[in-house]
Amino acid sequence: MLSKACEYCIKAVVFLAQRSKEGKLSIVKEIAQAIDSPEAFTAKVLQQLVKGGFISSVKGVKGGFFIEEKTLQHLNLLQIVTAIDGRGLIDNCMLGLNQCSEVNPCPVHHLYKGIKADIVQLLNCSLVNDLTIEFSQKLSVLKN
Amino acid sequence: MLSKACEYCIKAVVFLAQRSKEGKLSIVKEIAQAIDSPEAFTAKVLQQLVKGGFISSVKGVKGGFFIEEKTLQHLNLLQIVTAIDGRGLIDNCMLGLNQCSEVNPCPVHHLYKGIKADIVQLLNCSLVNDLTIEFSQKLSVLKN
DNA sequence: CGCTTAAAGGACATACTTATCCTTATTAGA
DNA sequence: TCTAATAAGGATAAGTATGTCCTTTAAGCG
Ligand code: FES
Ligand code: FES
Repeated sequence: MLSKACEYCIKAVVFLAQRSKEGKLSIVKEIAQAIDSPEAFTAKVLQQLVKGGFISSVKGVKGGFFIEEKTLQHLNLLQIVTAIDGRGLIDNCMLGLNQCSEVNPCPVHHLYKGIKADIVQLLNCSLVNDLTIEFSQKLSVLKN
Repeated sequence: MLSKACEYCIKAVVFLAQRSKEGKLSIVKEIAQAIDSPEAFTAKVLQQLVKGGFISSVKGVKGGFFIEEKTLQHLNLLQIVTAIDGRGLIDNCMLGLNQCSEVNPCPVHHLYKGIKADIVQLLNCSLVNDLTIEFSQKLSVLKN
């Protein structure tokens, strides 16, 4: 469904959002511990998020990653997923046809299209800010 | 979502079911052409299906693959997917937590669990026999 | 300025998936 | 019995995702 890189990104962003609301920067080490991910690989995917403009970073002593308040307001999971994994989840046929289409559907197209729409809606309606609130209240976890 | 191996399996099975209902065996070459897949790799995944008891094969001249009428009656996509890709799609957390659970949910668990249930239902309720009927009527395609 | 910290970036390593090739076993039919 | 056809199986290759390591760049601080 999602790549490891994408999973780490989503979890990192939820964690970062919480920390940013507390006015704190977080270094890779803290993030990797918080989401139970390999540190070096996490650093890589965080770079991608910075390039995509989803998170911000500060180099050097007292540096780290954070999310701008303004960005956080409208940041949702669909943005992150498409930035990291591309549009495959949204566009691809479940059985790998070159084109997912209504006119030349694969055998599961009509059953799958509703599910695909639900997935896109889940991602699109999941505001990172909302997920962070739940996480802050310990109603969800980022590792186990 | 599904591995290439699994995609080929599903398409191969739908094609084979149709041919079997016509009383014909199909050789790998025919199957690979019908579903637009690499021949040698297709041969491999067909072996897995044979081992799993989902399809049958006959070696030698006039040999090939087919599906027993009896098997076809109750064969559904969930059986194929779990045999080839394992239970990941059914069991895994969307964000890769070790355990997808109600008591320690990840931030998207409550949104995702309904979708996961829909996916499992889609697979479980998709009888290969029914998919084949649609395919026979040219209401769906296996390649494009 | 020089030292330390931390992100950025590049190169490399590992694992898994996908794909190909060649050999072996089995069967039908001449 | 011999040959051709075909699945089965093993070895290998190619490609992609995942993960690690080391160097470079930037920033704070004494
Ligand atoms: S054509 Fe296969 S899912 Fe749409
Ligand atoms: S805990 Fe993540 S999907 Fe259930």
